[in-house]
Amino acid sequence: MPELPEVETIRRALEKPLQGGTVSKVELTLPRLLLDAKPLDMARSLPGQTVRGVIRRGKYLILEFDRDTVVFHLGMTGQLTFAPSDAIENPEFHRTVTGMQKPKGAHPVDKHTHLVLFLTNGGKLMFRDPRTFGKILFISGHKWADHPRVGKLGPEPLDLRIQPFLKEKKSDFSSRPIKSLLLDQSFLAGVGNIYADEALFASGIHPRRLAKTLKPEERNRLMTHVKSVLKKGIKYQGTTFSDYRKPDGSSGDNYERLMAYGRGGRPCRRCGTVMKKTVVAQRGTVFCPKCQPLRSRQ
DNA sequence: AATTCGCCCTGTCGGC
DNA sequence: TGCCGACAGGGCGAAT
Repeated sequence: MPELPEVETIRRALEKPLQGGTVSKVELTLPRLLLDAKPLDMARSLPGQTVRGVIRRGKYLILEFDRDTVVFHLGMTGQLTFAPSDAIENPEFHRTVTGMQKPKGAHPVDKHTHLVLFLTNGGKLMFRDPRTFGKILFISGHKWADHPRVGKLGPEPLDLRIQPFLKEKKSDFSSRPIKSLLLDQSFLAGVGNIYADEALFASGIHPRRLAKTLKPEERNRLMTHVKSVLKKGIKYQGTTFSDYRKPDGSSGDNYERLMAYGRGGRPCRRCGTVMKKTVVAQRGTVFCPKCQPLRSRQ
């Protein structure tokens, strides 16, 4: 699922092709994905407006136009792809699997393609989402930070100064499992199921540990590793195991580098113990019972 | 007030 | 081979 590293990878890839591009036409074929605006408002307002900023906040991708803003949340299976004007349609575009080469051409507009922004230079930005958990916000003006969905997000993990953060959020370390806290977007913006498991593994902390029982040193270690696993995800351009794609259709390279997520039943890459899969906070959760004991050993 | 649960949705996979 | 249930899960609103 697209988390901070995936959305940041998409943002970086879209910045060059979209910046300065002007919308000529809007096609929204699944209107229920659009929140807080009428499809006609967006379709009428956007044409003629030029992209002025491509921004990420948590898992949200934000396009600032001259007068309005379009915000995407990719949900579980959302894809944002860009087809330049000279792209030739490739029917195999979506059949690529992890590890395969970048698909050539552009993806066809299929039944899962819900929004196409046509640009005057012939380029196309397409939003595709098989499971339709994604969301599109159309906001008049640039005050997207005030939107209720964006406004309640916690801080950006990569901008964090950890000590002040831990002091400010001390009361958030309550009786809930630490994994549940990491997934809470109002605590910290952008961590999802993959990187929560990765950060907990890197920290040697059991996902079911109650947040308030973490010692100061463990809290510090965990936040440090949250940042490092996110940076690693960005470095390798995101984790593809099913739907996530970069805007050119190619896969991210981080999946094979994961230490925990997707490794249930397989040997721990650190100690060889069989990794356990369980459910925490209603999410599939993988951890190493030896490297991440529920109670400290001494 | 804090926390958990149920729901939305559809492609894929394992079992029979 | 084909059918079917289970599963994947982000985030919101309802229930506890």
